[in-house]
Order: sequence, then C-alpha cells, then structure tokens
Amino acid sequence: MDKANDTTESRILEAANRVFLRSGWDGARMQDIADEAGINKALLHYYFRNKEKLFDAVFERVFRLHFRPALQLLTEDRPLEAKIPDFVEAYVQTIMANPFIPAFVLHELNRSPQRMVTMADRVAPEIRPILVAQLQAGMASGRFRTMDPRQAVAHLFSMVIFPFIARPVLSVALALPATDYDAFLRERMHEIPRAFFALLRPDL
Amino acid sequence: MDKANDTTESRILEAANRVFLRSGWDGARMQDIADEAGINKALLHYYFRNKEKLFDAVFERVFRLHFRPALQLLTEDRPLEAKIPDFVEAYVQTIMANPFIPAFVLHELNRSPQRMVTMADRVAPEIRPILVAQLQAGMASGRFRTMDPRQAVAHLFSMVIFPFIARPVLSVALALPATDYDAFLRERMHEIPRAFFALLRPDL
DNA sequence: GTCTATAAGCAGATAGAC
DNA sequence: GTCTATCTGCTTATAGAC
Repeated sequence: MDKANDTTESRILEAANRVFLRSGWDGARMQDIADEAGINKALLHYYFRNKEKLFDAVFERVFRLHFRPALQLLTEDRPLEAKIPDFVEAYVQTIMANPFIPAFVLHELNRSPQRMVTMADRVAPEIRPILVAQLQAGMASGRFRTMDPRQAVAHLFSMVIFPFIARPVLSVALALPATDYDAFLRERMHEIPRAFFALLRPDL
Repeated sequence: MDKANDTTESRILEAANRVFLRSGWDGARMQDIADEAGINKALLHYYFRNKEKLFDAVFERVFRLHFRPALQLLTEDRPLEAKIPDFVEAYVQTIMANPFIPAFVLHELNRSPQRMVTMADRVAPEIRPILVAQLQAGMASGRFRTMDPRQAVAHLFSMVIFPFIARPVLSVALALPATDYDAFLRERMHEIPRAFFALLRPDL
C-alpha cells in the first residue's frame, strides 16, 4: 500500500514514476524528478539515498500496481472462455491509462533480465500452471486443437501488449492518426479474445 | 550499400551499431564505441561530427538492412497463403541473428515518434495498401471472416515481434531456459502463420 | 587520418546552514 | 525536513601536434 497520500515521500515517488516511465533509467535525471515533484535534488537523496534505490521503488510499484490486478484474474477458477475476455479488458483499460508502462518495463528488463526472476514471484507465480492446465484440458476434450499451450499463451500476450509498445510504428503503418489509435486499441478488447479462441478451434 | 568493406568509417559504423543496439541512445557512450572500433573518440567526431549524426546513421542502417528485406516479401503479387509464411520465416531468421533490433528500434521510436514518419517512406510504403486489399478480397469471397483488416495486421506483427522484445518475461513466465527459448522462437515460424489463418477462418 | 590533451558542461551525491 | 552551495567524476566535443 502507498503510505498515506500527500507526504513528500509519495510526491517524490509519483514524480519519479512519471520521469522514469517517460525516459527510462538512462534518460531520467534526478533534476527532472526534483522539478516534477516541486522540490530540490537534495531531498531525493534524503528520502531515497540514491538514484538506484529510487528506481527500484518505482519499478516494484509499477509491477505491483499495474500488472498484478489484471494477471490475478487469470488465476481464478473459471473457464477460459470467461476469464480471457475479462483479463484482456482489464489489462487494456489499465495500460491505456498509463501507456508507457509496457515499453518501460520491457526495456528495463532487457537491461537487467535477472530482475525478472525476482519480480515473477511477487506477481502471481501460479498463472502459468493454471493457464497451461486449462488449455491442455480443452485440448484433451477436443474443444481446442492440439498445440503447444505455451505458444498459445505467447500469442495471447503478444496481441495484448505489443500494440502499446509499437504505437509509433503501427499508427503510421496502419494509417491511424492519434485519436483513432486509441479507438483501435479499445476495439482490440473484443478482437483479441475472438482471435485467441479462433486460433484454438480444432480443424474440421 | 555499405561503402567498401574494411574502411575506418565502416568499422566505426559497425561498432556504433553494436553499442547503440545494446545500450540505446541514452546508455551508449562515445568511449564505448571508440573502444569497440579499436580507435579513439576524436576519430568518431572526425567521421561523424557528433553523437547524434552517428546515431542517425546507425538507425537508418538498421531499418534498411533488417526490416526492408523481410517486409519487401509482403509487397509481392502472390496469395497471402504463400507470402505470410515466407515473411514470418524471413523475419524470424533475420532477428534471431540480431535479437536486440526490435527492442532498440521500438524504444528509440517511442523517444522520438516523428522519426517513424521519415522511415516509413524508405521501407516499402506500399505494404499496407496491398495487405489490406488482399485481406478484403479474401473477406469478400468468404474465404476469410469479415473483420477490420488492420486488426488482423496488428495480430500478425504482434505475434511475430513481441516474443523477441519480451524474452526476459516470457522465458520466466513460460519456464523456458535460454537454449529452449531459441527453439521456441523457431517453432513460431510455423505456429504464427497457422494461428493467423485460423483466426481469419470464417465461423461455420 | 589519427593521435593526445584538454576544455566546457552536466549529473549524482554530499556538507552544512536553517 | 528542506534548502543552497559545492565536490567529484564523467561525457561530449574541440584544439592542435604528428
């Protein structure tokens, strides 16, 4: 939980959140964060010793606040046909309110991949076993075509997350101006589950 | 074409390519590039005036050498059922030889999105119209289900590119150790076209 | 063309007054 | 807790010898 509400510490954390998400670790400047928080650099060090500790706090917070809620939906004991649309909708809604998150997280994870191992435990480690088990059950019953369930999971996350990261490319490649692109992303909340179950459908 | 072969200029360009791809604009250091090229910093400025011009040269080169060849396949006058598998295979092969490219390009495009407008013209601007036209023709004939063709294109590029960017996440989330992940990516060369045409299949 | 040396400015971090 | 002032080291870029 985030302490109280309008303490200096939380103002710093929110400012750091904005700056790190916009510029990444390498691009972010302590001065920018201080300006954004309306204080001076020295105070940043008073509360968070150094840039790295401040970054760690931001990264952990982003992971916890913005990924766990949607991912948690995938662990529930419900049929995939019900869970997947809910998950896609929750994730798209969350990220549209904060569109830099996926690019930020993936960029920083590529910088230090072993960080992912740490984070995985805190973010619903039981997702994969449950998802894979449900997919395999559907394949065994003939409801889904037989395939590597991990490929299906990769398809799903790719379709959900990629268009947020590739906005500059896709908006040009698909000739979608800024405002239309948001509508395009919202339509995907319905398109993705449909595509996902279509690609799982058995051949006739 | 890249000048001759082993000139100092091309050695610098290749070194800069490696360093910028590994570290991005903000993380790259002129000293690192000089070390990688086996020369000193002053020579970088002699050949490329400043860091920005060197970066621009690298970015344009990456775009041209690594995206255009695969994308060109999509412009050919052949049925989608033949072109798509060729495109996916070419792209996956290209990027597996240089896995940092998608993350690098997308990160830098998010930093300065208007750069995409410049690059689009140089990289087969006729792709979208052709792809969309072929998808619409398939829908009109009843071979494909009726949907927004741009959503289909987004699905395709998402499935192809995302797993390269999200390697740290997916290798943990899918419990795939480093060596298995490469095999997983190679299997996608066949999985993606299959999934793509499955999600285009009309409902019965 | 290639080098060494150095200028000029910036970023992270600390000292110390209030 | 919050500020100003400053230290230290790093980074881009240039000057100038060879």
